[in-house]
Amino acid sequence: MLKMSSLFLRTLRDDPSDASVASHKLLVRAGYIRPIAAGIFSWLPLGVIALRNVERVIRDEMDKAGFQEVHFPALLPKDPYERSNRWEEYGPALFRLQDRKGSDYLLGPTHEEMFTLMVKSEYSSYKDLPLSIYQIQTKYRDEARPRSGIIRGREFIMKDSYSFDLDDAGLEVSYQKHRAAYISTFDRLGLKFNIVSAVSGAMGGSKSEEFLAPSPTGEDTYVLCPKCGYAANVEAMVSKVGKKEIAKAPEMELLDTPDTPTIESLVAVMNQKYQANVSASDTLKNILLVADGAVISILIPGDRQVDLKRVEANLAGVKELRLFEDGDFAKNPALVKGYVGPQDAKKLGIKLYADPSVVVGSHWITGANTKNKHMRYVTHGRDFSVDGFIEAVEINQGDPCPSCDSPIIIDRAIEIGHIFQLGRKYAQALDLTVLDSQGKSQVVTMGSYGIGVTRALAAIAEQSHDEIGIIWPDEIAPAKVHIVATGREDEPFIQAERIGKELEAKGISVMIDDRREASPGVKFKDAELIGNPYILIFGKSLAQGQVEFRIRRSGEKSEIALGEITSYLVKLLG
RNA sequence: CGGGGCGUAGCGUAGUGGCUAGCGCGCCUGCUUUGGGAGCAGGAGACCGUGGGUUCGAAUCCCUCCGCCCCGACCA
Repeated sequence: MLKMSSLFLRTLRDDPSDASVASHKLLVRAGYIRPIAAGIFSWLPLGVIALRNVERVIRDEMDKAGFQEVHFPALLPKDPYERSNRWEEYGPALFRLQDRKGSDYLLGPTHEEMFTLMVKSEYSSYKDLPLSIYQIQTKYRDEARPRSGIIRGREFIMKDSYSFDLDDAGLEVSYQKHRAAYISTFDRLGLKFNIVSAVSGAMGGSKSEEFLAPSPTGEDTYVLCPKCGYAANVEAMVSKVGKKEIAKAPEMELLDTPDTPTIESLVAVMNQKYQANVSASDTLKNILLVADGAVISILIPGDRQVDLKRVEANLAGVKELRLFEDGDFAKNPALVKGYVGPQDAKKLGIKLYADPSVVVGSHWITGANTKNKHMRYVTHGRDFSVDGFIEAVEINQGDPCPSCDSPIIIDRAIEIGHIFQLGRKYAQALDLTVLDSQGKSQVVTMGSYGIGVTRALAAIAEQSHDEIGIIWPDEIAPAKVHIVATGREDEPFIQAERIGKELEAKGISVMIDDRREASPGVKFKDAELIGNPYILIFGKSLAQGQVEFRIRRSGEKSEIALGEITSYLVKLLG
């Protein structure tokens, strides 16, 4: 029983000045965590209890799924990361250090290498597979910008699992098992979430999905189709490539369009000077980029914005991507800023990509590659052709769903889990092979599955709080029942403690506010701030043998006879 | 790493060149109070982020560094 008279806890009346998101403010105010440095926190008793509760739920579901827990050090030697090339690849986000002999070490940002090596050293037969193992471990990443309290820290706790299979079919099975385990885990954690397609990214591998907890403070943007259920991270959303008949468009026509370097000014001149009755969506934007030193042009409709994150995510193999700058125009005099068009791209040796909305057969008003000139009826497939389609436009609310064409919605979310089919990258790099039934050596295929443990705790607080405090789900709360004893008499305190003991004997965790000196108001405020789901108040009505029962989430209040409390709660919470 | 903001007691803050750095919360002592962050009285607690400079005089003005927060870039 947690007794507030002696609990190592001090709640704060004011929000900490350096916190801006709800979970950060409330976890600090309610005495769960304290800041130590940017993205680094200490955990007070209440925080430790809540965190252990999250871990308990995760462990429980992992074990139920047949995955086995292992544990690695956070302090790791350089060698395995050198072999996978990540000592270099991970860049400045890796915490590196040296021991007294000058040997290089790192604080693990993630443990693919270690898991791979562990399996390699124990197993060598296909008969040992499939295998899924996991750990709950502190990770270290020197984030360029830690933010939002515990949501993006430089030290954080992660549950990471890895699956090992002989072939792709096996990997798919392991992947689905993890997917199912994650669904039940997040359900128990009381989180609302969507499973969305994600970009596999630099990790390679084919299939990847993210578990996103919708929240305005989230860093991820995703699209959701309310009609068919399609869901994807915006970076991973793939729109349809349409096709039109190359039909009525007249031959290209050169137009004199003085002083029209922007879409807006172009549309105005077209409508005034040429009575064209066009809008921005009839014009074509040519986004010039430098990809690893080469000039590329990306075509999008004039009424849309480019989303460089999506472009980058979809340009395979490009390491460095940046926008064209004035210096680049100076070096490429054939490209006239504000008057670029795709029809001369071949001649200029520029790679051309189009957003799928620039369909083959469509015609456009676009630059004539001459200052103060534009062209119209420039037709895709006739007057220019592209080297490929690439997702480039910024996705807007109401855009058509790639699978059913109804309007999509856009939302923000916190990434609480990520599952993906890694494939053979690490197994190859670290030579993890097993003998198959023919006695032939086979490279093992792997899956990788992560849950941000500390982040999940923050996401719960983000999704489940009100103006006065946190509202924990039953399994995560420091205690299920928060007992408040009030008044100057001894009786409420005696009865409160007696009932507390009874509840604990029935397996219901209890926190009791047995502070004699604190006023009732303070106790109520603290109870609401701390956020245990059920509150019992021993006070005024005790003279009539009644105790007040409150549900934190709904605010519902009722009176229960002293003698019936325990059985009532056992029934409610059992 | 680019842009912006901020560092004054455990927390929240006032103080923009001039007396002993002020207030609220919290903390300690005493009395009163106990169903919505109680009242009165007394008290402890601050190298005003750091180092330098300007000045008769600096929390206040200038420079350096450090730290924290926000936006962006980045983020297996």
